[in-house]
Amino acid sequence: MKHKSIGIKDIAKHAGVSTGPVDKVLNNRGGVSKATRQRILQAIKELEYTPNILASRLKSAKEYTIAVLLPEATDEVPYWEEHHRGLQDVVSDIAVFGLAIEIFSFNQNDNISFSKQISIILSKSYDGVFMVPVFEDHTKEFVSKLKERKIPVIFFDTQIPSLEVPFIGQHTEDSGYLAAEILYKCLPSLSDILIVTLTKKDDNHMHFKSRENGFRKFFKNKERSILNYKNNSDDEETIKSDLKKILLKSPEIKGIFVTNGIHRIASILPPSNEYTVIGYDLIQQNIEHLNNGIIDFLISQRPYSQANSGIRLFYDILIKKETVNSKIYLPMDIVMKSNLKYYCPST
Amino acid sequence: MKHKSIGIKDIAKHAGVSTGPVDKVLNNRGGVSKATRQRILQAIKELEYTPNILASRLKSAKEYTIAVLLPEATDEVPYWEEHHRGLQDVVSDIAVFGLAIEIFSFNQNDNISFSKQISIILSKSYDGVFMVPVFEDHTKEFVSKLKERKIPVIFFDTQIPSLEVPFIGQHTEDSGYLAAEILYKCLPSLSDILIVTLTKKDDNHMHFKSRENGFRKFFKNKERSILNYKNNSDDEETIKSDLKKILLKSPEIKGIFVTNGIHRIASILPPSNEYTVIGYDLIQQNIEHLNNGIIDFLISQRPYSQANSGIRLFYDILIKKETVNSKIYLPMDIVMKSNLKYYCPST
DNA sequence: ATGAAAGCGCTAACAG
DNA sequence: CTGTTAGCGCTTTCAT
Repeated sequence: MKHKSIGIKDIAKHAGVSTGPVDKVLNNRGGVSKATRQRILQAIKELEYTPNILASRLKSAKEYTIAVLLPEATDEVPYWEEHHRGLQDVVSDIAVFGLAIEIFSFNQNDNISFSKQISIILSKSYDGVFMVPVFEDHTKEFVSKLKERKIPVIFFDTQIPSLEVPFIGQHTEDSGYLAAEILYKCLPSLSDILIVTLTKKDDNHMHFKSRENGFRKFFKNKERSILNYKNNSDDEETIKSDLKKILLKSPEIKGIFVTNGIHRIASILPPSNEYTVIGYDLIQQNIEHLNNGIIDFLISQRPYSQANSGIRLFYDILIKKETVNSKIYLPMDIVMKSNLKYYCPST
Repeated sequence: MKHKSIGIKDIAKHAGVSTGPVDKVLNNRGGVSKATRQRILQAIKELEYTPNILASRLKSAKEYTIAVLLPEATDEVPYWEEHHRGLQDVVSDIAVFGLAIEIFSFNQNDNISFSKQISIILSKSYDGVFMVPVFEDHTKEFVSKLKERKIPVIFFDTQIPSLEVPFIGQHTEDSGYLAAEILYKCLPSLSDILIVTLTKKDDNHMHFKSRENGFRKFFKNKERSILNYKNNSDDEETIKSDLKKILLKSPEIKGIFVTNGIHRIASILPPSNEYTVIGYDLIQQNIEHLNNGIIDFLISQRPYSQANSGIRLFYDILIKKETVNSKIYLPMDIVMKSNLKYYCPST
């Protein structure tokens, strides 16, 4: 029954050496003469050797630790909670392979806290960095330092287009385009649409702008009047009264696309069919409004998968020694009241 | 650096025995006296022992093979192709743990071919069976034989409610309910809806009936007139002319819900906004009609995940010795033209 | 630069 | 019923 696979010993014999040099060649540890190196590589080719990860991990005491840098999950921004769940789950799966993570969180409205964590990470020498590049300038400097040290980096959730760094997350613009298609299918042909963007001080405005761009792209050749409301203050009362005024003044508005912070306005909308409301993210406050009928659609960014699959990429890079340099765009899930529970293992 | 974890030896020492009996206890092999067994279990508890899968797999030459029984993917029913991809991918990931699969396909319109494959599987003694229980009677007999032999079975895609067998797939009725919610949000309030079901000889009618039930459930307290068209013949011409007549006669119909075989009627519908059309499955023919605007929504059953995650369950059962007996309902993805490409790695 | 040899934690065969 | 022991394929150390 045993699937007698060829191993390091067979390579050694075939190349006329012992297992010592073979191991060195396999792991690029140097200290092997050009000639034997060649013979060994030759043997590996000929015998179609594939390493046995199990055995290799069993002996080696090597532990890889990757630093995970992401915004903290707060009551106000619980979005990042699911990422934590994804990280937790994957860790218990791959700990046996010698992969561990260390989490560094920062306040996403405070670039100082971001750069502080970066310094700590740099001071300790990790085997990989998995991060949300919230602040562009700090990130650029950080990434260039990591490149020097040949430490692999992967971005998640947010990307910085000018940097060639592997990424896992959602295609932001396409998600706006999708939101538009949904509204287009739901709205009567003569209705207007309102785009709402509520940001806070240091929020990643690019992100929300991309969503809006994608949304407008869809409607480019379709005749719709699209209104816009933006507010980057904390003043909930003003926001609510502004919106009420807008909706009152423009009764033609039937669709509302909220690029960010939809839970902050949901409470002022009527739980009826009067408006079709679409926004982002399966966070608790939004889920409630989906259930009570105020929000009609939520687009999910699969935070769990971002974290989970992202760490698995490091497994590929560090343990399986594969190369990863592509961008991975996760599906854009459309969540409604009826399919919510299948996307929401926590609730 | 080494994470000195406690191992079988520590247990042995702590219990005052050697590793032999410990191994036996851990793997329920019997041949250990009650007393030592107790002491060993005690030690395992106290030291919080967790087995090292790597080491255990390394030594044991044992290979687990699980039989996968599913309908063949044909040009006519390419639905099962994605399952094959999911199976392929998972196999290469877990082969190193000594898990292999063997695929048995059958013609889903021919119960003889089904029972033939069953006999072959029974004649060879596999370590697990992962199957689509298309034919209920044969399946029941099969499952009871497997239970006798203590071979774990998992159903996928389709379930048989009367059998207590773990299942991975979509919640059929809820998916119909979801389709209804989508149409409800897209249609003007005074429009009618047509439900179409096209089946072939041996098709699993329960499946489509459940979808319809879920759909009707949603509309139970809402005033809508819902028409129905069923045809279980091969006669495409009749189907098309029937449908044309229905649509002509009932201009109030604005929404069409197709519980099965949507590609067979898509070609007679106008690629316009006149109808909102929703159906199932990301198969090639449907994708084309999604792209050209005839189909508006497809609900995906995640065939890839069904296969992939399903086999991983066997990894949990056979290698990690966990118990699995729940039903796993995968998310019901709503696919439109704009998010299609993120659900469709093949295209 | 290379070879020999000692384990990593566990399984399984065998002796007691 | 229990203890001993030889590996699984690879890494790592220590001689050579």
